[in-house]
Amino acid sequence: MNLKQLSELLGLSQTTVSRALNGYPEVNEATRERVLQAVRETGYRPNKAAQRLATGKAGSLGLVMPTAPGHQSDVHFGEFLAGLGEEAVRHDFHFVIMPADPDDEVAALRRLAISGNVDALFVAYMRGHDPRLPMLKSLSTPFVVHGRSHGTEPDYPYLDIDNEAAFYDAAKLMLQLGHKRFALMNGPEHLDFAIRRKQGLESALAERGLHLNEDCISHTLMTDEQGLVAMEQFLQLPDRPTAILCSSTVLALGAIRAVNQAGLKLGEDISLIAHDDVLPLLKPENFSVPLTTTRSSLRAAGARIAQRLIGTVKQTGSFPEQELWKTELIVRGSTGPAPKP
Amino acid sequence: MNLKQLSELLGLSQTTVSRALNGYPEVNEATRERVLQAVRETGYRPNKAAQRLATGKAGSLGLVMPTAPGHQSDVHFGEFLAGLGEEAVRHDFHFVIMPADPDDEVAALRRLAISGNVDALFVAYMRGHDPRLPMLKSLSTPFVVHGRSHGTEPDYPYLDIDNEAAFYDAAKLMLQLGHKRFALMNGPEHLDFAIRRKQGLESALAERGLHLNEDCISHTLMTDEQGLVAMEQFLQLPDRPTAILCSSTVLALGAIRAVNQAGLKLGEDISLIAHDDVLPLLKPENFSVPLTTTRSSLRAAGARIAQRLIGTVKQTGSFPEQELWKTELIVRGSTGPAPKP
DNA sequence: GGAGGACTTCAAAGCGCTTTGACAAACAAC
DNA sequence: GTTGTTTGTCAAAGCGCTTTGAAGTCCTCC
Repeated sequence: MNLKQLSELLGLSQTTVSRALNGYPEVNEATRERVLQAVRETGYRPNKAAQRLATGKAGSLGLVMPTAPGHQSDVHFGEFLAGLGEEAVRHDFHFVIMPADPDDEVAALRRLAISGNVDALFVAYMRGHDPRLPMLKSLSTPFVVHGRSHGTEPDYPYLDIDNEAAFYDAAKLMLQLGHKRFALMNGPEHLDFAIRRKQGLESALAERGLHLNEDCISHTLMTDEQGLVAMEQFLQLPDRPTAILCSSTVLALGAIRAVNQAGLKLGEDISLIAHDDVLPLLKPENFSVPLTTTRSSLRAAGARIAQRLIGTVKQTGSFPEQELWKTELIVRGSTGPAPKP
Repeated sequence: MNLKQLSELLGLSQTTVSRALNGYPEVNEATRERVLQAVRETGYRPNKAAQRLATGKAGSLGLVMPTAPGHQSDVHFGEFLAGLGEEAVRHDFHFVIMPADPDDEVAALRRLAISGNVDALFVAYMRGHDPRLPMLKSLSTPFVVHGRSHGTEPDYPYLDIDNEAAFYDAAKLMLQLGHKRFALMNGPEHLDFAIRRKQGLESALAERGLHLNEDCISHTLMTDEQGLVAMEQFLQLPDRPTAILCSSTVLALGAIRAVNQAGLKLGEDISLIAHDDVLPLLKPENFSVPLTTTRSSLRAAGARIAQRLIGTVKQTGSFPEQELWKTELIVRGSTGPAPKP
C-alpha cells in the first residue's frame, strides 16, 4: 500500500492525502478524517526512504559504534544509548548506527553524514586534537559532541562534564584527609576526559607542592581486569600510594579486587575515589565498601544530547551550544584518613 | 555532489557512472578507473535514501530497543549489539534502532518493518506466545529471532541456546554433589528463556523425585539489586536452599553480596551456578569465588544472527532456519558438596 | 560488403513521497 | 454582474538513485 494506491482508493489526489496526513491546514476537516480513517483501515505507512528523499529529513540521529572482533564492548556505550533512546522515543526519532573499526572512525562518520541517512550526528569518545572536528565543521549536518577535544578551539556544540573540576575536588578531599601519595587510574591517554582528569588531579597536588609520579599513573582501557593489573602494580611500588583516583567504577571493580587480594582494607589502608557514570550494574553503594565517587549520569547526558539534536533538526526551541555539567562529589566509605606511616 | 553532477563532470551518463560504481561488467575498465578516480577526488557518496528507494535495499538491519524513562538499560542488549556490529561492519551494513516503550514493542516493530527503512529485522526478548511472531510472519521482511517463543509452532527462523539442557545439566551437577534443596533465581516470568530454564531444572529434580518449592523461585529483572533481594529471601527460609541456579551473572553479583553479608561461604554453605552470557564486565573467573557457569556468548550469537540476516538480504549462501546452541558447563569454585545437615 | 556479435554507452522511466503553482468553486464585496 | 478572496483540490515536477531497452561503434567472418 503506497500513497498512490491510497489516494486512488479515496478518489483523492496524492497531494491532498499527503497534506491531510502531514497536518497541513488547507485540507477540509471532513476530508482529513476520511483519510485518517482509511489509513487506520489499510495500515498504510509512508515509506521513510521516499520521505527522506523528498524532504531531506529522516527523523534519525546517526552515531558510530566502535567495534572490532577483538574489541571489548563498552558498557558506557550502552548506557549512553539508553539515554539517547529515552528522549528519541518521545519524538519518534530513530538511530542509525554505523559500526566501525576504531581506527576508521573519521571515515565512518563521514560516510554516515554524507549518506543522507541521518539528520544529525552524535559524536563521542573524543580525543585531544580530535580529527573528526574539522571534518564535521566542514559538513552541513548538525552535530553535538559528547565531551570536548583538548587542543581544539571550543567553538563546536558540545556537552561535557567538568572532568578537571571533578578530579580536582576529589584530590582536594584526599588531601584534606591527609593523603600525600596519590595514584591515578585513568582511561586511554589520548582521550579528552583522561587528559582533563589528570590535569585536575595535578593542579590540586601542585597547590600543595606535591607531584604525581609517572609510576603512579596508569592509562588503560576501562575494564575491570585492567583495573586489577594497574592496582597490583601500584601496590608493589616501594612507597605505595594511599590515595587512588579512578576514572571509572569499572576500573574500580578490578582495583578493589587487587586491594582485597593483597589483604588491605579499602577506606583504611587505601582510599579510593572513582568517577561514577551511574551505570545500573555498578552502583557505588553496592560495593562491599561503598565507594566515594564523582558522579554524573551518562544516561542523562545522552538524553540531553538527543534533546538538543532533535530540537535543532525540528527547529523547535534553541539550546546553548556548549554545556559543562558539574559532577557531584559523594563521600562514602572508600575514603578515610591517610594511614599513619 | 550527486550522481548527476558527477556524471556531467566526467562527460558520462548517469547510467555509466552508476554501473561503474556498482561493479557491473559492461563498463570499460578505463572508464571505470576514471570514475573511481573522480569519486576519490570529489568525495562523492551515493545518497542512501535514494539508493534505498530505487533498489528496495538499504543495507540495514532493524531492531527495537526497549526503553523508557524508568527502564533500566540492559547490559545484555549492549553486548548483543556489539556482536551484531562486529559482523555488520564487514558487510557495510548499519543498524536502524527504534527505541520503544516495552509495552509498545509489537507496534514499534511493525512500524519499523513497514517504514521501508530496513532490509531485515532482528527480534529479541522473546516471550511465551509472543505476539510479534504472527505479525512478523504476515510481513515480508526477513527476520531472525534470538530465542524462541514457548507455545508457538517453531516454524520461524531463530537462534537460541538450549536453555532447558543448560539448567538440566547444572541441576544434575548439583544433585551429584548431594544437594537436595534448590532455588532458582530467574528472569521475568513471561520470557521464554525463563520458562525453559525452569523446566530444565524441574525435570532434573523430578528424575530424583524432588520438587521445586514456590518459595524457592524468584522471577525478577536481571539486576544485581534484585539478585540481592531474592537471595536474602531464600536465606531466610526455614529450610534454606543450598543449591542456587541463577539466570545471569548479573543476578549472581547481588546474590553473592547477600551470601557474604549473611556470613556464609560460597561453594561451601551455598553452591551457585549462574548462566554466563560472557559479559566483558562480569567474568565468572573474576568473582571472589570463581563462579561455576553455563556459558554461551551473547556476542557470538549476535554476530551469527547478523551473518544470517545479511546473508539472507544479500542472497549469498543459505543458512539453517533454526539453530540451537549447546551451552558449556564450566565448573569453578562456587559449587561444592552439599553441606552436612 | 553486409550480417552477426561483442563491447560500451545512453536516454528515459520509475522508486514513493513532498511541494509548487494552477485552478475550480463558493462566497463576499462593490 | 463583475471583481476579489478564501477554501479545497489537483497535476506535475523533483528528490538522487538504479535499471530497462535501445543504440552506436568496432570487429570478425563468410
